[in-house]
Order: sequence, then structure tokens, then C-alpha cells
Amino acid sequence: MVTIKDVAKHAGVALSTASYALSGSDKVSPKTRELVLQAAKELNYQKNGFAMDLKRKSTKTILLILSDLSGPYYSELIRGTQEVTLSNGFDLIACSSVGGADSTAYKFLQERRVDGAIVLDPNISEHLLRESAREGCPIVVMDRYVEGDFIMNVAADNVQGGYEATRYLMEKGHRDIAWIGGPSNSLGSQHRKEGYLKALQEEGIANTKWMLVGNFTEEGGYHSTKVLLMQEERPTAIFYGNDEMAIGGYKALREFGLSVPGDVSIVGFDDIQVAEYLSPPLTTVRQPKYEMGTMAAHLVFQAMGGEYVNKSYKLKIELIERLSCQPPRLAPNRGKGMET
Amino acid sequence: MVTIKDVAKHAGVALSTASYALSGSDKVSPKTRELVLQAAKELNYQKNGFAMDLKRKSTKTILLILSDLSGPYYSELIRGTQEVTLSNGFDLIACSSVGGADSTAYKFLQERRVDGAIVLDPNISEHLLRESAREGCPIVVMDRYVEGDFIMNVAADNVQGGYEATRYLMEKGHRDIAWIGGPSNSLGSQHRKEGYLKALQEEGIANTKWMLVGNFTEEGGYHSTKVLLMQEERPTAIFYGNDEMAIGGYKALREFGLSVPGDVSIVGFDDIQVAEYLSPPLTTVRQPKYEMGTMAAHLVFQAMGGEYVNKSYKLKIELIERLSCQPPRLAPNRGKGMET
DNA sequence: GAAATTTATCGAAACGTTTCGATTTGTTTT
DNA sequence: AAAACAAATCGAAACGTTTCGATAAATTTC
Repeated sequence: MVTIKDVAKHAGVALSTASYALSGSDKVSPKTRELVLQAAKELNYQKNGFAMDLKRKSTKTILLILSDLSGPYYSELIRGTQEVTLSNGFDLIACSSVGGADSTAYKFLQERRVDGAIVLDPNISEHLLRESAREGCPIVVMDRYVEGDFIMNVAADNVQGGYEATRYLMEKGHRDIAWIGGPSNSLGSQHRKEGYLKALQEEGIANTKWMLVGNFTEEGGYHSTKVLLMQEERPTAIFYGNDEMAIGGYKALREFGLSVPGDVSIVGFDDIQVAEYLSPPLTTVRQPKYEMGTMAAHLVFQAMGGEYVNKSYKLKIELIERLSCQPPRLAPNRGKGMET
Repeated sequence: MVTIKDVAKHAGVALSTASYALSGSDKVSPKTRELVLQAAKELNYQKNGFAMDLKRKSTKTILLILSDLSGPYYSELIRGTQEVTLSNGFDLIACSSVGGADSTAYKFLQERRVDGAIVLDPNISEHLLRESAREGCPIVVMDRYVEGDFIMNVAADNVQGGYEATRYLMEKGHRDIAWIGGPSNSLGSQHRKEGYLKALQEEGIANTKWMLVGNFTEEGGYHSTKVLLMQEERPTAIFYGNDEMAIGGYKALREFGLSVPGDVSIVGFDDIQVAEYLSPPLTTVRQPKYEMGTMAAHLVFQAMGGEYVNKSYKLKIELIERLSCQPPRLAPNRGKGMET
């Protein structure tokens, strides 16, 4: 492999001079710079990035950890982090935690291969995060809450989102509103439910029988909805913990001969790409993904620069009104069986 | 920062012994190993990955270059590469070419930070590819064709795909089939068109007026379709260079009061996730993305191992039949204006 | 034109590992 | 108990850079 040493020799100059020339320092005279550059070109010299990082003690790259590199979920968020990272002159690489303890994520975090990280992944252990976060490598964790030095949190305000979606339905006249949530280890899902319950309580509604869990998949939403519909009393609206499950819900409702929004109103959560193409287009809640992305990246850089930053940020959420909701046709269940 | 030197000192042992102990060599006695491990834990030692790579002259990671980290397009493909990479004990990181010559992609390729690369990105220059590909870093380029040492190509057989989609329409009775393609710098789009023309020619059909270009976006498909529909004579079917454009086409057709597939049949290309949720669900052509991904990764490893491999691979494509096509209602245009 | 000053080049140390060959320690054989 | 051998530990070189302080060359000043 051709190294800077070879280039120097070929240009008839000292190794250090070659280094200066290649990095564009003005300590070197124009003609020798030309000489060195020429030699580098002739030998097809490619610098070894590690050696540089090793000496410089900085990598100028930040790592984005996703639970699944192939997930479509992150799109806007990634765009946000990427823009900020780039405009700070840093590089962004992404990897996943697939493979557990010998996943790429672990390796890069543990072996100090990056100067900062943004984690969008429930699988990375808090222990690893705390162990890896340090002065030279601040970490922003999204959609979960972990405490520690040089660890910051960014999340959408899921409580507010759940609350607003539920209020929206109530303002349309619904009182019998079911909740089909995500897995219980999802903090986001928990918070959405919290907001949902809060809205209900404010109106003195106590729902006990229409709360189910899916697993954030279309399949899960489908099954849970079927279970829900087989009960004696049916809600007039269903609030799903995410859009995928709402899609499953559409299917189940169709099978039961129920129309959306005629017979039951639906609201989802996330505003994934397909949401607007469903029939009817799905009313849902949108997280400010792009803003979350830029915020996360900014935090990393601020923490890197030693600036004092808050540990935890929550971003506001927005309701996207489409056509899957309307006032309840009639309210056969109202007031009946709703009090515990 | 705590280094292996500190660990060694703290354990009262030579630096080299500490290294052996930490890397689990059996040259070291059980008790000293324990001693060293203990010391490492106490000091919260984290190895420096670069230093290791530098010495070992290998990084054990391969790079996936995407034109846009946030695109949903690649999902299955990424999954394929990831699985193979992981099962070979390597790591996979992804980055994008956003930022041009000082993008992350350039930096990682040029600075030899990886042992192999898979490129899914029209923006990476052939020059850079040829410069960076070498014995220790084979490169697989997807959906385009570039020649060079240690460079291999993997693509779907777009010609075949274009051909089969067109034949499918012809077998339903269509003869007036329009083509709305992607940008002309897309090799894939060119090939699809080639297949389309081949199918037409076999039946002696020479289409000259119904060939337009979009830019692979919904917007582009919408506009091109409008242009198409404003012509005097209209086709009975439209074949789009990708699904996004077909979605735009749906919209334009609706605005013109034309129904799909009643008035005009549509076939897309790619089978993106939303395709099956459109109304009507879109008949389209699916590339074997997962297989393309695994194949690309396997090629990298084979080339790395010095195995001889072919330079270029094409994978078969599959038609996904949904509900956006039916025989033409009547054939007012048939035979008229079709001969040049 | 010699002294002083600037500019250009150089040599060597350092970054944190791995790994080779040498040395020391411990165990077996005679 | 000395000789022979194996096992454990050590010291030092190497990987390819950057960068500091020292030297050499070119330029200015008097």
C-alpha cells in the first residue's frame, strides 16, 4: 500500500513536508507542494483515515443508530440530522443494532470510533450508553428516557399527542373511544395512552373495557380490533397507538361490515407515508420528525463544544386531519356501561 | 483517556500482556487475565478501534452508500446486505453522498476506512470508484454499470421487466401503450424503456407519440400524464418508469374524469410499499431487492477472498398483478395513427 | 557583504494498538 | 539436583499519520 512515506520519497522531500503539502498548509512553498501533489497523483496515494484520526484524536463523524437500517420510519428525522451534521463539517454514518452485543452499533460505540451518537433504538442498553457517553462523545437518545453524563434526550410530546387526538374525537361528539396501544415496553406508546386517559378523565369518562394492546404491526392491529369488535358493546371511535395498527384496524372493520368513518371513527399515530393514500385517508398525529432530527444533531454539537444544555427536550405534536373521523351516527352506548 | 497502557500499569503487568489478556489469547495465564480484565473494568477502559485497525490493516467493516440515507426505497435490499455482512462477521455502516466531494461517502472511500463497499447511488463518480476499489476493498455497484478492477455490478434485469410489463398489457389486448419514463441519466429507466420498445416491435407496433419523461417523482408523473392526456389521441394503457410516477398518473387521470382501469390501464415499476394500498391497487413490477442485496454482499466477500467472480450480474424480475389493468373497453385508436 | 530575520524543510516523537522474538519463570525429566 | 523443556511474561518495533522544535536556505536589513 502506498503511504505518505512513499509519496515523500518519490517527490524527493521529507515525510513531514509531504504531510504539510497534502494537508494544504502554507508552510510549504508552492513549487514543492506541486511536486508532492504530483507524486501523490502518480502513485495514486490515498490517505489512511485511521492513522489520521489516531493522531488527531478526533474522528469528525457522528453515528446514527437505528434499530433497523431498512425501516422507512425515520426518513425525515434522518434528513434533519444529516443536514445539521454536514453543515457542521462532520460526517454522519448509520448503523443498526442487529446482532446484539456484537452488532455494529456496539462496536462503534465501544471502540470510540465516533465523536458523538444519536440513538433511535430501544435495543441499545442503558449500560452501554452510559459507558460510552463521555466528553468526546455525547449521545442523544430519542424516544426514550435515559439519564447519565453526556446523555441527552429528545422526544415528541406523546402525552400531548394522545391528549389532542382524544380531544379531537370528543369534540366531534365521541365518548366511547377505544385505545389500541403498542407494546408495553414502548415509552412512546405509554405516553400516548397517558394523554388519552387524561382527556377522558377530564370529561369524567372512565373507560375500562376498551383498552387493548397490539404490537405496533398491521397484523397486531387487525387482531386486536377483531377482539374489540367481538365484544357486546362497541365504541364509536378507535384511537390506535400507531398507523400500522390502524391499517390492520381498517381491514378488521371492513370484515365486520363496518364503515369508516360512518360506523366508527379512526385516528392513528405517526402519519406514515401510506396514511394519506388509505381509503378513507387516515386522520392521524404527526411527530415533528425533521425538527427532532435537527434538534438532536444540534444538541450533540453543543455538548461537544462544552456548552451547557438541558438534558431533556420534548417537541410539540400536530394533528393531521383527514377523512377517517366524523361525529358518531347515533350514540347507543352513551352513558351505559361507561362508569366503573 | 484511559489506554491499554494504563490498564497494564494498574494491573502491574506489561503492556503486551495486557493486550493478550484483553483479546482473549491463551498465551496468558488465567489469573493474570482476570487481573487485567478487572483493571480494565475498574478504569472503564474502552479500546481505541482505529489504533487496532491501523495495526491489523483491516477494518472488518463494509460501507453501504446510498444517494439518500432517508429514502424508503432500499428497505429489503439493505436487509439482504446486512444479513450477509453480519453472518460473515463484518460490520455494515451506511452513509450518503449528500455533500458531493466532501460527503461522507467520499471521505470513507478515499481514506480507506472500509474493507469493501456497496454502492446504490448514481452520484458517486466512476473516477472515485475506480480510484478506491482495490485488493483490500472491492466494490459492488448496483443499478448501473461501471467497469474496473475490483469493481462488480449487480442489477435487476430491467429490460426483461419492461418487456414483461408491456407484454402483459398487450396480452390483455392493449396496443396503444404509452411510456412515461424516468430521467435519461437513469440506466434502469433506459433499460425498462428498451424492454418496452422490444415488446412493441415484436408485434409490429411503432409508438412515436406516447413517450414522455418524468423525473421519477409523483409530481413528474402527474405533469407528464396531463401532457399525455391533452393530446388528441389517447392511449388505452400507460406504463410508468416507476411507481411514484404512476401515483401522480392516478391523480391526473382522476382530474380528467378517467377511471383506472376502466378507461385506461396502468402498470408501474418497483412495487413500493404504498402500491398495494392505492385504489385500485397498482399492478407493477418487483425487483428482487432482497436477493440483490445478498448477492452484492456475497460478491464483496468473494472478491475479498481473492475468488474469481464474474464482473456483472443481472437478476430476474417479477410482475405483481393487482387491479389496475383490464382489457381496453373499446379500441377507438387501434390501427389509426399507429404506423409511422 | 556580514548580520539579522524570515521562510522552507527536516527529523523525531507521539497517537494506541498488535505481535514477534527474547527472556524469565515454572514444570517435568533424568 | 541439574538439565531440558514448556508456559508465561516482557520489551520493542511497527502501523501511517500529524506536529513540534530544530536546522537549513533564502531573503532582507544595515
